[in-house]
Parts: sequence; C-alpha cells; structure tokens
Amino acid sequence: MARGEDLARSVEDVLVLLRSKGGRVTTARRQLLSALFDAPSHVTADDLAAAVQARAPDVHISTIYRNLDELERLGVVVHTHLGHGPATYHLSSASHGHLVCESCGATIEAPPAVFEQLAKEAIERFGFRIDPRHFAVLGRCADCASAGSAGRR
Amino acid sequence: MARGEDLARSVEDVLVLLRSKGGRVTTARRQLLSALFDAPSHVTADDLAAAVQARAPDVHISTIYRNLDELERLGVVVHTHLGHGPATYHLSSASHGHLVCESCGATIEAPPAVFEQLAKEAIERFGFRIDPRHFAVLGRCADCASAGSAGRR
DNA sequence: GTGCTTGCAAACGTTTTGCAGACTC
DNA sequence: GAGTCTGCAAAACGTTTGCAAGCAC
Repeated sequence: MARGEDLARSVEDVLVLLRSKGGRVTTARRQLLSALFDAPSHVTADDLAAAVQARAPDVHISTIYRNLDELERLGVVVHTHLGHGPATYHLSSASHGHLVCESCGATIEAPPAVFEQLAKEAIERFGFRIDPRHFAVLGRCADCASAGSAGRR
Repeated sequence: MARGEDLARSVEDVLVLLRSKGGRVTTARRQLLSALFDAPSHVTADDLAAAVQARAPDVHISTIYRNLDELERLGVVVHTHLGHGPATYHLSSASHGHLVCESCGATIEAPPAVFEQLAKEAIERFGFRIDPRHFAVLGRCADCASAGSAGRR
C-alpha cells in the first residue's frame, strides 16, 4: 500500500522512485516534475508543456502526456476532469475535491471533509468507495447563484 | 423559475415548449426526443444518433449535437461527464447522481439523498450550490474494491 | 550495448462550425 | 415568404500511437 504519494515530497524524491522502478531520469521528466511542484493546482497538460518548454523547448506535448501517465501510474499525480475541456493534473499530495461553477468557471478547492458524508453514504448504500480527487462537482458559485437564475450555461 | 424540466413529461410536451420559444418541430427533433424518452440513462450522443437513424437514416450526428444543446438550454436534458470518454445525456426529469467505477466502468445511479449532505456543506462553507446531476463521482465499486488494491487505473 | 525515452508526424474519437439548400410556420 | 433547421464536409480539440533515432544506465 506504500505508494508514490507518500514519498513524493520533492522532485528528487520522485526521480529516486522512478529510478527504483527501472525508469530513467531525463531532462523532460525533471522539468515536468519541477513544473508540477511549482504549479498552482489544476494545470492542464498544455500548461505543463508550456512551463517545461520555457526551459527545454524541444520537449513535445506527447512526452508530457506519456510522463503524466507514468507518474499517475506511480501514484505521484492525479488527474481530474473539470466539467468540459481538458483534464487537469496535480500532485496527489495536493489532493482535494473540486467545486466548479458552471457559469463563471470559478474553481473552489474543497477540503476532504466536505466529501466525508458523501463517502460514507456511498459505502453504506452501495459499497462504493469514492475517490473525491478524481472529479469535479459542478454547480453555481455564490456570486453566480445570487446573480439570479439568469443565464443558464 | 418555471423551467423545461417541469413540463417535459412527454415528447409532445417538449415539442410544445419548443414551439413556444419560436422553435420548429422537425422529424429530427421528434425522433431525438423519442429516443431520449425511451433510452436508459447514460446515453451518448452517438447512441442517440444510432437510435434516431434507425427510423430516420439521414439525421446527421451534428444535428443530434445541435439539438441536445438546444434541449439543454431549455432545461429538458442534462449531460454528464462520466470520467473519460464521451459525455452522456438524459432527461433532466430522470435526474440522479452517478457513481462510476474507475476499474470496471460500472455505473450506479445514486438517489439525490446521497448528495444531500455534500450539498449542504458546499452551501454553508462556500455558498456553492451543487448540481449533482451534472457530474460523476469516481471511485471503486464494491466488487473492484474487494478485489484488492490490484489494478490501479 | 541494452532497452527505456524521446521527437515527430500522423491518427484517433468527440464535438463544433460554415455553408447552401430544405423545411416549418 | 421569413427565418429556422438541416445535411454535409471540414475543422477543431485533446489525446494517443508507431516509428526510428537518441540517450541513461
């Protein structure tokens, strides 16, 4: 059960983990990790590519995807589908649920406690173990809700 | 506040609603609605296209998308992003939350009660009004969870 | 040297768009 | 007849893949 998330405290930690699984340490990987550690949460693969390319221009977006995949397999990052649009990625240590406003796109990071009761209900009723990191709860933020029911979508 | 969902009890109801907004009643729309009323929940645009085309072969997938959009604007249908893959649509009257297993893809329809506490927390903490119809909660279903932590992804 | 990783280009599946013609009202 | 809706083709979008060359070990 010991997983990447426990060990991934720094870029170097992850590189060690990677090497221990027979992986190689490359510039692309080092830069991607560095971008992930620096990034605000909710970065898209594209954002990450831009950050990486600022320092290593030749790194291709497909390499970003491949490595994000790899890092996810190691448990170092998770990705989330925020409603429409591209998936967003972040370190699994920065785990949290998301509340995304359908009107204005604002994203609120919700502490796990908010999902606790839901998690409990899901287990009790269906034996279903939710993973609150992996999806977004859509709705209306305070501002948009009070702006009236005007403007659906 | 009176919205499509309240009135949309049958294909004809929706057509009336449509007409009242200056829309026209066409074969494509009639068939799409009929497909929606017949369909199990969680149908993709493609599924709907297939159902419609069984009776009206020339209806193009782009028409399906355009009309689903329109119907969503009217509040008659909602769409949901089930993890990866295509969006799924259903009548908003058939509203419910979704629990989707990341391992096996099983979909559990959860009654609104399951989301009640989450809804309350979100409002209290953030003034955020959740829309539990519009997203999926990912995790592990009972079978996959008990099958051990084997098989991440 | 072995074999994991990469860049590139090309494909993928889903969804959106522009347009001219067809149809509803 | 006015204006909405349609089919079609083509593009957009995010993502994945095959391949040969390149690099870490």
